[in-house]
Amino acid sequence: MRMRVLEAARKLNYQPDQTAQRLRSQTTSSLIGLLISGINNAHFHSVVQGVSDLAYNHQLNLMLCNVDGSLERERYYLDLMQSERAAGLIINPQDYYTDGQRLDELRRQGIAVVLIDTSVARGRFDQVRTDGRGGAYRGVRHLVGLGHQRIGIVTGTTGIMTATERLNGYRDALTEAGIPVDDALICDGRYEKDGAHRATLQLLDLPAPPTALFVSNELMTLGTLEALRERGVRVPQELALVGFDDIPWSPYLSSPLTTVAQPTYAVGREAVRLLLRRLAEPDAPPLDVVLQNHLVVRESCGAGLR
Amino acid sequence: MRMRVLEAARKLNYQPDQTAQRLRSQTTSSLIGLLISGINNAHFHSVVQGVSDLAYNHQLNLMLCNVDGSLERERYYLDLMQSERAAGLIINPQDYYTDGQRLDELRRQGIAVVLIDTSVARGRFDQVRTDGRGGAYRGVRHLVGLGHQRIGIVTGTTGIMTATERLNGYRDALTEAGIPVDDALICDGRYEKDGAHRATLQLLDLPAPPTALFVSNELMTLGTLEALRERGVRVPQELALVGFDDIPWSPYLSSPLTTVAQPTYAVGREAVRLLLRRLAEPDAPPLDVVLQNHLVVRESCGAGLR
DNA sequence: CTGAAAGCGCTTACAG
DNA sequence: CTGAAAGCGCTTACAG
Repeated sequence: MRMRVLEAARKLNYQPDQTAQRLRSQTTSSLIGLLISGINNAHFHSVVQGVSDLAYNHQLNLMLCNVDGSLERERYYLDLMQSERAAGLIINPQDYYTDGQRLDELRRQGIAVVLIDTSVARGRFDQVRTDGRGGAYRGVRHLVGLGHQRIGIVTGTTGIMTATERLNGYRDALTEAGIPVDDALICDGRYEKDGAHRATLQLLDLPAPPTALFVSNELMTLGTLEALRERGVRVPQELALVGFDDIPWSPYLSSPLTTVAQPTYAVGREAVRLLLRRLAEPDAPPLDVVLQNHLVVRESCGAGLR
Repeated sequence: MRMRVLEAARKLNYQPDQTAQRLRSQTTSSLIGLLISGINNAHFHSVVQGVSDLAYNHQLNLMLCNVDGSLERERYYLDLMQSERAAGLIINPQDYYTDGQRLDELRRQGIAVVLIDTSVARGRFDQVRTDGRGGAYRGVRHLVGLGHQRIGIVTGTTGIMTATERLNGYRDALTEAGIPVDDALICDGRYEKDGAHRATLQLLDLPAPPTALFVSNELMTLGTLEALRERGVRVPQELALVGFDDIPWSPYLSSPLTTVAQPTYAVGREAVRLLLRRLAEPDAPPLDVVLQNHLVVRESCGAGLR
């Protein structure tokens, strides 16, 4: 009899109703949310892949929430996680714009929260991030080692943790080398292509323009390249360039990009791992996982020139 | 009284339970699934963005399913859509591997189905695709116009519709120009980076290697560039190159890429639009939306050389 | 160990 | 128009 029921279920392609499961059960939910600040940012493509792969392995289903830099949209998706009775969520918050209290509320409702690359609610939640200061430090130190004294930086949005960290790495590398930090060489590109385009032009127009440039993320590197092309500035002959974030195309650029590579896929996997641990042990102390970045030296920094 | 209840709901941050809503209601579900064959393929990044933006505007929530080329994983996610009581799903199927009957079953359960770039179940469902034949035709015709007689092609997986269409465009352009189609110049790169790497080496090793190359997608172009670099083949001086799919980095490659640009963001938006229409009119005849591709001429084709 | 009952939070159809 | 009741498909606690 049991056999015949199971056989019939198979035949009719019976699928247990997950909405009913989640509604009834307090504990079992196989839904997790992934809130990323913008899918147009190549940085997240590989993060999403890491999350998606490990989630699939653990039968967790993924709701992708493309926050797209909008606080309103972030709020909407946080509400959604609640009303969908998600088991947990992985979020790269809109940093200082984000209300940490809302995350607390969600946790009180039994939703596991894992943070990616943020200073929001730091220490109160599990989180994974990469060592932005160290990465930027190594990138800029490399430029210093090549003899550059006037090194500019196109930074990310002022006040956002990753931007601050990378800026600190830049400062530390200069200070260590005894090079004074010149505020005129620090330009905010707002983590956007257009912002970096403007910032780069501004740096080039300085009375004493930089001989080298550090750009704090991938999207901005695109804007910088555009500005350099418009002005006919050759890389690395006239300007040495180091970026942040590596993508598959980096080696094939007109000047193959020297850049600080983040372990993005690992960030995604680690976030899911933290989530799984939190689901298993809801009361464990929050974990802070820091992954290392490494410098990939190609040609845009001018390393091969001397 | 009514006011006071609403006030309390706001205060407690009440969110209607969507699992209960979907469970109870036969019609109202705001969940849609997006099954893409691989998030590592840059082609889909902008498709996902188009879907995500329009879905958000219409209060549809997105479950991202990264099928990753695995039929097993595709089945898993189709089952999931059923058990989540999704309103609909947008799928780029694993083409001839996919079981069209499963899609029929899901439709019978009241799930709206929209296809992207496939020949599976063609004509029986709403679908959106781009004119791959026309795109490849224009790309190859451009190479012919520049004087090339031996033009190779790194094709996508044999049997998959998009690959076949693009190959047909290649054939048509040659035939039109009175150039015989030489099967030795047609190499299957399986829509993968490594496959394209192999295919490109094979073409270069031909007794009479091609003077120009057409590559049928973005991922494969990466493999081709790698192979060309290994062999020290200069683009466009020694080999003219035309790709398929445009990405933000294309202009900044060592030889800025001439490529067939697909309206990927529009594909995503159009898919959601079809889904919305289907939800509103379940019995309307299936729509087949074909979007045009256009050739972006940069330098890798050698257009500026003569 | 097995089986019937209660109930998760909604929507919908129906009685007043 | 308003309000109470039934029920979506499960899980869980409890009686037999």
